Amino acid sequence: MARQSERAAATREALLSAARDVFTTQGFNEASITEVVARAGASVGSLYHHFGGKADLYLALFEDYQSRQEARAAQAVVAARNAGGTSPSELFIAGARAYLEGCWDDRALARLFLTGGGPPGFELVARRRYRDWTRLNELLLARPDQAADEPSTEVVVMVLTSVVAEAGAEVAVSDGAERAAQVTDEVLTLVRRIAEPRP
Amino acid sequence: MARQSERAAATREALLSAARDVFTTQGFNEASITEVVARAGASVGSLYHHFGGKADLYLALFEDYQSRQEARAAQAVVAARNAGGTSPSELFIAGARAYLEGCWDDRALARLFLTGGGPPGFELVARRRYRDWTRLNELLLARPDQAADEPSTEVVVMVLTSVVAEAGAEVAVSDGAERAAQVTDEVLTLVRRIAEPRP
DNA sequence: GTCTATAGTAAGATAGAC
DNA sequence: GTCTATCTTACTATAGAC
Repeated sequence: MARQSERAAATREALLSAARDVFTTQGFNEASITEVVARAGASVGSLYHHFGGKADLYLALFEDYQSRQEARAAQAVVAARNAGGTSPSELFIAGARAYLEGCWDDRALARLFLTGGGPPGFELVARRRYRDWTRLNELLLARPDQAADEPSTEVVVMVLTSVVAEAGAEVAVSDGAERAAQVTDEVLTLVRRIAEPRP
Repeated sequence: MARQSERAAATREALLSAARDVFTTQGFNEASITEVVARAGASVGSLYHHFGGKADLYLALFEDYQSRQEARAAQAVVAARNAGGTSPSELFIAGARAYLEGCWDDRALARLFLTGGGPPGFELVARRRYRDWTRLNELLLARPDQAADEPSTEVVVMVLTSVVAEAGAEVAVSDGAERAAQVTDEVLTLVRRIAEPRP
């Protein structure tokens, strides 16, 4: 029985991997499941057995990518804290750096999802994730001692989150690792400037 | 003959207007041209006569929106200059404010285009526009007297452009005009903080 | 320029054998 | 679990009358 489930897992993986290739090169709408199963060396029936269909296959890819990024970032924040990091902006930047490195490593998928154009309803899913992320950042960056003439924490967090998100998009389309690293470093410098109120 | 071309222009307008409604509520892929012509009180034949087809209709909408936004922003920059504005960041912010106000006024279309998912190849068109905009901002914000430890102008401009773009998306989904104005004001405060190097 | 009717096509999904 | 063959549907795009 282990044989059978091994085989099934292999098919599943092959389908996911093929889907990654096809979706990232063609985009969701232009891709066809026929091409996916061809590249996976599998069949339409298999695809519908393992995933519900084209849209669910795409979502599975998205979930994988998201958990990878979340894990990376969370781990980096914990590491920074253990290393003695205390200031909110410091921890935020550690997480952001991990995220941006993830964008580079996973650039094909990052480009796919950051580019827009998934199945109907995907926009909502992505939006929800983005909201969660922003909320998390709000907790991380909470500033009780806020001056009256400063912009609201809410908007600061919104801007910071979007800067990092956009930087991720830029990193994901970079020509090479050096350029990606440069963008990462400089963006994080600006992030610090935004996050830390002027003295 | 004026009669005929008037009538034709009216059809064209009706089609564009209907397309705006349908595309903004359903998205490009989900929308069907049948619904567009129905709402326009026109026919498929007419649509194909005036525009090449579904994709070109969408592009026409995009071009309209873009020129409106460009005109607004350019005009605001000129006005600021005439009013005695000199510093680059000041001019940039004037343009950005006009852009953000445009995002609110035209929020349905703004949402459509900022959300992603047009016809095949649209991504490239949008990307090109975005690049042009970034270049324009580079000219506007050129800083010859740049300190060595500052982030490169290129990345500063990239971040500023993306912050304004993202703010546009946020404004376009705002609940009301007050919220939109709040986001605009606070984002521009942060933009100033990013654009003006620390003393 | 505008319309109706129709063609063409592509693709996602299902049924049922193995 | 995996496969092949088929179905069905929905839509864009065209042809040709008015």
